[in-house]
Amino acid sequence: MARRGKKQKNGRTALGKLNGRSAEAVDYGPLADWVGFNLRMAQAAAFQAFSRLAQEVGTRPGRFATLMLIGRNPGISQTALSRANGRDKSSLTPVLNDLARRGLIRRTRTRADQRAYRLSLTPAGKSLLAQLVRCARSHERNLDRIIGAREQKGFVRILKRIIAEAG
Amino acid sequence: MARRGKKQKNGRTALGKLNGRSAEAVDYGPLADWVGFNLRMAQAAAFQAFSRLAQEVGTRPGRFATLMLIGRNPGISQTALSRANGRDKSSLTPVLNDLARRGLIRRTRTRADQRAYRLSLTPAGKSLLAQLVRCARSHERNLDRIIGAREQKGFVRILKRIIAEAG
DNA sequence: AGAAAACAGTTGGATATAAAACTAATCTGC
DNA sequence: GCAGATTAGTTTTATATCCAACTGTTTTCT
Repeated sequence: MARRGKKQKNGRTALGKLNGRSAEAVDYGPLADWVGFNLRMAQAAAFQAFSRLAQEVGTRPGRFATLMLIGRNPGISQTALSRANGRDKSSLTPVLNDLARRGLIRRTRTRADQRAYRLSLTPAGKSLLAQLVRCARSHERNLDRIIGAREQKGFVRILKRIIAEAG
Repeated sequence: MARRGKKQKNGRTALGKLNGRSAEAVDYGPLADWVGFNLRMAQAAAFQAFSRLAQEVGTRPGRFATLMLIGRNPGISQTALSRANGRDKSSLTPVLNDLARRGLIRRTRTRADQRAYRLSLTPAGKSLLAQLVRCARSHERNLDRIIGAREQKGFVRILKRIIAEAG
């Protein structure tokens, strides 16, 4: 996951050369300090770390959020779920098909609105969610350790501001 | 981008009900304060914001980092580039094919190592990169405004710790 | 030198995602 | 009450991404 040497003033790493460079001697230029790039890299790193933990249970971070949101909001519609999850509703169709096929969620039609599904977890889904919550707690402990208890709160607060204002 | 009401102690939003919920009244449960989830949502929000800016120029955030890294490190190999960019080398093949087809990068073979390409920007690539840097600067100014000048440095420092330690 | 290991890049199979076009149901305004 | 707009979900098309398997090249070890 792209570790780098200490950056110097101009963004060139200590060992950077024009060629014959090794993997550890890449010049990131202005990327080195840009929020967007570091956000992307950090998200990918955290995602991978969680994937490792969750793969014993057999799921990925995206699925986890989906299950959690359904579990917390039984009867939620696919569209509301997609908004809460920050992704397009069309992305959800195959995911929910798969979760339903595996017996983890239920999709019931309402007489009130014949268009919408009401989503809920089956007992199997609840049990998988519980396992994933345990994984996620361990993952969070690890992230909290990296961030540092003192800075953790402020860090999350900034993330939330970005979520609210950048979208 | 999934705005939410103020969360209460248990993670339930002020308006959350068992059904008839609106899009704005979703219970995020423990997700609400987990770093991983907020990191993913914030990254998606920043990504979308940059996409909007960059689409006039006709590129996406991933392409931008690729061009920047090639521009800063002429002669870099695909594998080194993929590591610097935090992606698998196989993801790069179609991207570089496309960039080459569009005349933005050059791939030259070396006699020293017949396996590796040496990547570099064409003049057109340099010019596109310059335009993208202008977009990115404006995007960064916006993010810095959201984060707040006082907290910006610490925020990026934490992201870098996550990149280094969570992968 | 020769065999085995490591490496650069590509390919193929899988998942995740978005955007736009589409179908069917519901709501709105008159 | 009906025409037009809106909404819920799916389908289609296009990217981006990973991983594992593969091809050809280079390096390493003996």
